[in-house]
Amino acid sequence: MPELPEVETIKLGLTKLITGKKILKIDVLNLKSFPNNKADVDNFILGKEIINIRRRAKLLMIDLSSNYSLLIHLKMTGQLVYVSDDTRFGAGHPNDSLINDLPDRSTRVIFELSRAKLFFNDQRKFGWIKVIPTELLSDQEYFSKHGPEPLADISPAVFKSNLKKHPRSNIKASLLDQSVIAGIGNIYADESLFLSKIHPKTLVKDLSNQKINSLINSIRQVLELSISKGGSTDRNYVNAEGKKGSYLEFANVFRRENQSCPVCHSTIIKIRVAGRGTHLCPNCQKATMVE
DNA sequence: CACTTGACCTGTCCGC
DNA sequence: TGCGGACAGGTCAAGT
Repeated sequence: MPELPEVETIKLGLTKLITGKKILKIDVLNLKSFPNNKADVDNFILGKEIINIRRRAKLLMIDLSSNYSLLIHLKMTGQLVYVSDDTRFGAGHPNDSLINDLPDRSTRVIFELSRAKLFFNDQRKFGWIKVIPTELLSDQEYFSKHGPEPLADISPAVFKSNLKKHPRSNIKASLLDQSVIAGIGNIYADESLFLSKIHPKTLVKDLSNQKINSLINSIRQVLELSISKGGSTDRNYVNAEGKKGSYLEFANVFRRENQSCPVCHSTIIKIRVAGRGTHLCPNCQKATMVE
């Protein structure tokens, strides 16, 4: 599930909610979700203060006062939901919601903070939380295989040269390749390609410089809009307060097969590209590019 | 080598 | 209603 805008939204929420708090206790309900040894947890996590929360690509980092960090990947269905003792309501309360029902059957790890809990929920169990020394989580170390951040100033030149390393790959697969550009997943790949009028199966070598420049702008536009809407909720995603994101109301093609294209009113189709469900307007995004 | 497919899991939806 | 199969936002290893 979570792509860059969703992870960024969670980061912003957690920063506000848990910075300065101490981790008092950890309940691991599914070992695969928290594959760490007891000594590391006892020595570097328990009793330590949360001093900073960061995001790189789709990964989240919670830095602690011990100079260790929790590195988190939410994969498809991961959630990090904060519930303060003060925000729980009685059954039937008008603000009664998801947060009242936690833990539930998808809860994998529970972090106990002072007067609050942080729930790591993950229906499909693909996600994980690892204990890592903070100094290893620099771009040089841990993220050497990741491409540039789309919203950082340096991205266009690096993005272009990374793209050209896989000239015979189709552009959709390249956008999903985290070593080319970081943080894009299926939703934002489809939406960016639509805005730039590029067919997802177009080979990278067949893209003009002009199209690549346009694509960079589209990626930024789409990601910024989504962050401003709190991300996309297709099924599972919620932010740190258990609330859904509304970006999909503004999406042009994603999950809109059989609806009409907002630009030309042709019928939007869904095909399979790079093994993934892919949405496009067959009229705006021609299979054969004519520059 | 470069690129594509299957596996990891659970849940839901659709067609018979 | 029941049941099998396809599919779901990510990422690797294995396969072609």
